[in-house]
Amino acid sequence: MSGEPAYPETVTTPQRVEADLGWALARVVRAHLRTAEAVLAELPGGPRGHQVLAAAREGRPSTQLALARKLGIDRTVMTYLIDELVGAGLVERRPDPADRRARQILLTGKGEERLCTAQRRLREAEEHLLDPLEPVERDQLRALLQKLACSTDPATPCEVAAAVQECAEH
Amino acid sequence: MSGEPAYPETVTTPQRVEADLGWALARVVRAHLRTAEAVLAELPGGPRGHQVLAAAREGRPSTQLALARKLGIDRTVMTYLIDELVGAGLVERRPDPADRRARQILLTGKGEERLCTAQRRLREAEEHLLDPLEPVERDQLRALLQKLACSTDPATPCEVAAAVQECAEH
DNA sequence: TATTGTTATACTCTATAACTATA
DNA sequence: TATAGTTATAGAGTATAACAATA
Repeated sequence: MSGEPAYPETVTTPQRVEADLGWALARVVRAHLRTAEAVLAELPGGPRGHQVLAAAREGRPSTQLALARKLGIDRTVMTYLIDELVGAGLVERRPDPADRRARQILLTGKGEERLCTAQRRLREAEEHLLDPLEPVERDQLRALLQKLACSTDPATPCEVAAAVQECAEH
Repeated sequence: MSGEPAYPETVTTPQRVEADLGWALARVVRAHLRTAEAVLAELPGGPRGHQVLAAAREGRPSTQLALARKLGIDRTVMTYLIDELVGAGLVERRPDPADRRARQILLTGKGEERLCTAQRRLREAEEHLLDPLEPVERDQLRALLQKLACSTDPATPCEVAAAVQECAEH
């Protein structure tokens, strides 16, 4: 180890936009969002509704705030989102027995059905989206993104802004 | 080849959100955006301004519309963005000699300087962001995203919506 | 007639703040 | 005093439409 950066050529060479991580990420996310919106058009809340359902199915029942944090959604938005899902009969709100301020979000039978078909369709559409990659590469990409996503700060943009401001005040 | 899906276990097993591609993408993009906004705070236009500069440096001079399409930015937004960059003296608008309706966007010397330092800082910050991954994995992720991004439809959401509507009308 | 760039307007989404009920 | 959830309002960002200049 000489202290030199690990990727001298990419650092010193003027980068094209195509080599920009932000550019590639934005482009892929846009494409994925388009796909997800098309596939999940009839699902209340669209792609975000789907994520709420998927998160609600896991392990012990989550509160709205826990879901909001996990999904990077503002808690005020989460209220509307869940209203929509409750209205469609896909989830239920239940007072948390351990903390009566909080509400647990539970998947209904209908919600579980809709989630299953949604995930099946989404999976197909995603494989289509990932067509330009080799099968092995698709798995690699999924795994790498998952690994990275699981170890990044889950905070919402507005929460970060608030924290920064708070920090600056002290 | 038996016609069966390549990843039966992931398709049939109920997915956790953490395994959701959309979830991981959104989370990584949010983290990257936070980083980029912090690092490029003084750059006019922020992360998008940076991308415009990077795209403007490549090859032959691009028109505003070409830049907009490449970066997935609406052309009306591109006007304001470039106004900002022109105001800061980082780019220049020049009538396209081949088509007098269009304007070529050219990087000034000052723009090139700012772009270089911005990219250096961004690169550092990104490596920090990618810390959870092994060095090899970071390269893999960059390469996979780049490959995928370069082969996806560059259209802007609103352009897609317009195209869909147009399609439905005929 | 179609396209590039511009501008103004309308709209959507999100953040902010204020409130309640609990802790 | 702090937190979970709700609601209303304000603000940022975006799309829509209309226009001028050119193809």
